[in-house]
Amino acid sequence: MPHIRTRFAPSPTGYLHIGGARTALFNYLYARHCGGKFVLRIEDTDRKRSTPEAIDAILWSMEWLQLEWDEGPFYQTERMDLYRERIQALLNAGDAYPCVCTPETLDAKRQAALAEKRKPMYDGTCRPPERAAVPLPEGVPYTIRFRSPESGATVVDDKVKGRVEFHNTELDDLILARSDGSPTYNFCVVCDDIDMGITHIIRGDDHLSNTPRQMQLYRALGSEPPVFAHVPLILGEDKKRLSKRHGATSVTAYRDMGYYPDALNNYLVRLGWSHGDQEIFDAREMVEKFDIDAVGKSSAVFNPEKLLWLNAHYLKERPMSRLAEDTLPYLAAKGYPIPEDRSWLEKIVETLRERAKSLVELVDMAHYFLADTVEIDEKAGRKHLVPETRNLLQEVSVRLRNLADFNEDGIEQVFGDIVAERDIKLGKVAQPVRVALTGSTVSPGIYEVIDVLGRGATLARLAASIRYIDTHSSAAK
RNA sequence: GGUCCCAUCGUCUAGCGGUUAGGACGCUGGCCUCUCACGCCAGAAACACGGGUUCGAGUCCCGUUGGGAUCACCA
Repeated sequence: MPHIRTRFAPSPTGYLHIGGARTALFNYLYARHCGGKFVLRIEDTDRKRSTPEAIDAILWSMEWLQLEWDEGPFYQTERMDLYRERIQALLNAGDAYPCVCTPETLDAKRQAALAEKRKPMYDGTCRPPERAAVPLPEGVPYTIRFRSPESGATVVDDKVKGRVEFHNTELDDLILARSDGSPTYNFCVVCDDIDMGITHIIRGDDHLSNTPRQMQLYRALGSEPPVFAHVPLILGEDKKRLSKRHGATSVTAYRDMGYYPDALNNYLVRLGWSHGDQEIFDAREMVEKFDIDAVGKSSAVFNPEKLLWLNAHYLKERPMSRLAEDTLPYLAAKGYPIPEDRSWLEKIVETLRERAKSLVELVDMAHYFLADTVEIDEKAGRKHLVPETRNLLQEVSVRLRNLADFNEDGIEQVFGDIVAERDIKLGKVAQPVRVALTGSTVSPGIYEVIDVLGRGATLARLAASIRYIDTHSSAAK
């Protein structure tokens, strides 16, 4: 295949959302898979809605997802000369003409059509009878319209949808340039895609209906249309197009919630695309195996739970030292001091990684390691920190104080001895200790917890739990 | 409403005329076990409906129904 070129062309009117990210991913993967180029273009012709913040967010998100572009970012606002030149060419050839209809009359006609249940279309008031250049009006505002074929059909040979035929009578003369002279989206895209040599356009299928017009534009501009691949949209749980009201949809939100870019990419690539029964794809495998042929035709519902599962998977796969480092920003976000002893952090993280599905969850679970004191969960305290366990906690405390080798093996020995001597189940002693040390009935293995906490903190908390028993039992009387 | 697209477990999907319709998430049960989680094992769960074509349709065709997209001087 000769020099494949794909592109991602977001409009910076908001953050990069899940759907956009998948489109970008598909374009990126396809380019890489084919050994082609991936270009990034910012479609900012709508100056009113485009913001620098949105541009930053999009670029940041692309980088975070490691969707490296080879060329760009190009900005349409910097390419006005190109559009002007092309419009002039179309005007000269008679493929475009000025239209002096006002927005008001157009709107009135549209309303009337809708009221009569007719399809609202431009009625061709200003369209010249012949395909020939006409003089531009003076003294009145005008738009430039494309003179589209009035008969026949335009067929899109789509790589995912197959052959889709549109009757040209369904297509009216679209506006190429607004009355202020600025070019419109459908026109800019085509100019840019021609100019940038884009060979494959992979985008959401909400653009499918734009495609025949764009193809006509290609031809009027003297170019052959590229290959189109319209991928189905991602839907929310209510089967409606995914949007903000479905909850977290921006890439940055997932970063904030402690997700890995690998997990998000993996989830997204499997939405609408598959490779047999395979679920897990690392970055290299995605590039190797991705192909448009295997992209499905039907839309997919976004399922946060599967994404979470995938994230847990990547969390577990992560090398320990990297994982510990990954938690740093989340620790900071929660206001925890960054532990100076990195190996201690690693020990904490190691006990929690199997239990957490996201970095945020992991950091939350680490609270009893990171805070100076624990808060005893009321229900847990009532059940396990009672006079009957006071003696047991005391015993554990004494033995841990005297333990020569304070490590997991030694700690296990202590518990083993107590259990054997008293002939009780391990749970009888482990649970009260767990509540004393973590404030909760749920935690990693008790030996690990003690080991990570260290002798000092363990003894302090055990002592505190005994005071807790004393105050609570006397208060109960 | 017009045009276009789509249709396998709740969800993501495999299937490309002959399968006990497979996998994954989630769910349920069990095992493991100091709690939780991980892990392991097991289970419930789908071809939207109706016509054709064919010896034989989840697979091909048509219709119905349902869902979605789109109809701007937005992108």
